[in-house]
Amino acid sequence: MKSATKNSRWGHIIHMNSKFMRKGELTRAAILDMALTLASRDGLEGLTIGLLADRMNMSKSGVFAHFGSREDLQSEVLKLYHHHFEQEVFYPSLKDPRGLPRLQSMYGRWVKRVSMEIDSGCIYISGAAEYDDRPGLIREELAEMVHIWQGALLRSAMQSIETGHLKPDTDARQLVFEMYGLVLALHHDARFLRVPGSVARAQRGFERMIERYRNVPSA
Amino acid sequence: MKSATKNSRWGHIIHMNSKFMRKGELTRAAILDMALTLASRDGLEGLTIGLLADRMNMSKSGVFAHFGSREDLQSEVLKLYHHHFEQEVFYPSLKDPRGLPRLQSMYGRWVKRVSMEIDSGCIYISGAAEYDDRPGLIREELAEMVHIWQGALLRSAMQSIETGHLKPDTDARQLVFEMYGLVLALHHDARFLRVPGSVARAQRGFERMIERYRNVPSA
DNA sequence: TGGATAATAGTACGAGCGTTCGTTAATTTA
DNA sequence: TAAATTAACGAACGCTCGTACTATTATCCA
Repeated sequence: MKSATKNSRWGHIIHMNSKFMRKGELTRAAILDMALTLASRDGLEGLTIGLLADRMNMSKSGVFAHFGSREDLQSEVLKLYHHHFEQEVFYPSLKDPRGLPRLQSMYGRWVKRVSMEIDSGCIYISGAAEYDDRPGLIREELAEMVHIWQGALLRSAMQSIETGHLKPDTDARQLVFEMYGLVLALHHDARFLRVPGSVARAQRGFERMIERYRNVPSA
Repeated sequence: MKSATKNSRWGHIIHMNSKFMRKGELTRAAILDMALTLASRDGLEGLTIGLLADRMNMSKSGVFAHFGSREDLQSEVLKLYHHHFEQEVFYPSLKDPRGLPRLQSMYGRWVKRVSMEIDSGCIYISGAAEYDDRPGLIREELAEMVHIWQGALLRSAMQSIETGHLKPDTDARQLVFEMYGLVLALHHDARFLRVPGSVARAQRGFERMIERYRNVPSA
């Protein structure tokens, strides 16, 4: 069983077949997996090589040798997260019909992922808070990924207008803004305040919002 | 001119009259002010005594002596922020009439404050991301403050229903959830992505949301 | 299987962290 | 003004961080 996936944006190729991987590559992949877990909990900035080495039962230098620097490690973790996000949220939604169904599918999978991340956190969201005043490579890469995702949402929203599912005068950017806000509120209430039922609130909010933008053909 | 304000929740009294303050208290207040500035930019967790001392042109130990520990310092900064927030957002809104006008006033002042904080950040929001997986005193205090603020919003929303400004079947908690989402989206887009016009989006989103909940008396 | 190469461990360094302590300088009080 | 109290400093502690080296294994390929 061979699985090779190409990350189109960054051109990385993620192989996951141990038979054709040298030991180093395998270890590196395992380290990145653990690093993603840790970064999801403590944030990219809270990710330390020492703790990572501990969790991997390796020496600090052994872990470090796989990456040129800590920033490189953070960058790789970010790309891995992006990859997962694309695989679990974006690509599956492309199977749904253009327009509102696809937009709803994207939102649904997004909420599902964020709500499953209640105990681990969404790096797009926690990263936005961490890097809003911290210039550098990571901030730029993160901002680009969020931009890509918002662009995908925007495209789907505009298609929903074209297909006539939403009112012709709908402000698609405004819709995406409000959509993003609902997920941020979900992340906030569920993860920080630990309020139960936040997922239902996010879903209900989306339905109400769409109801406002929906095209109701005059009878 | 004497100004003494009592912070009812934590029982602290903040005096700001240098004539009746001993030098130490004055320095301490100045340190806290600077600490609030730094924490607004780098987060409460990013606040270090070394940098703070630098900015104050003081020694680390000189700064440290005013607080028993770093956690104490963070706690005091948090209380100071809460105080400012109450003074600038909550209390002035109490002058507006109960119901929707007051709710709108609260939202307006909140947005205004967050948008003015674009270069410095809202500690309630950045703190939520920092402490969602970091147990301890600061997390508890922060969560309580956010809870208080959401409670105030909720009360005002319920009053808006009682006064007949909003539909009787309005889910006030849902309304507060969506409101909070709009401000989170504002914070995200304006501060992290640096998208211009985010304030207008947040205001427009609120108006559209209220429109949905507004009570339209049947003619 | 042997030699080249890759992977990991070990050690050390300099910087920054919060914190403690003893001392001096400044301020308040009597 | 003298004594008592407070404020601030400077040095050092133990710790953790990322990173740079060297040495020792383990793995791969001819």
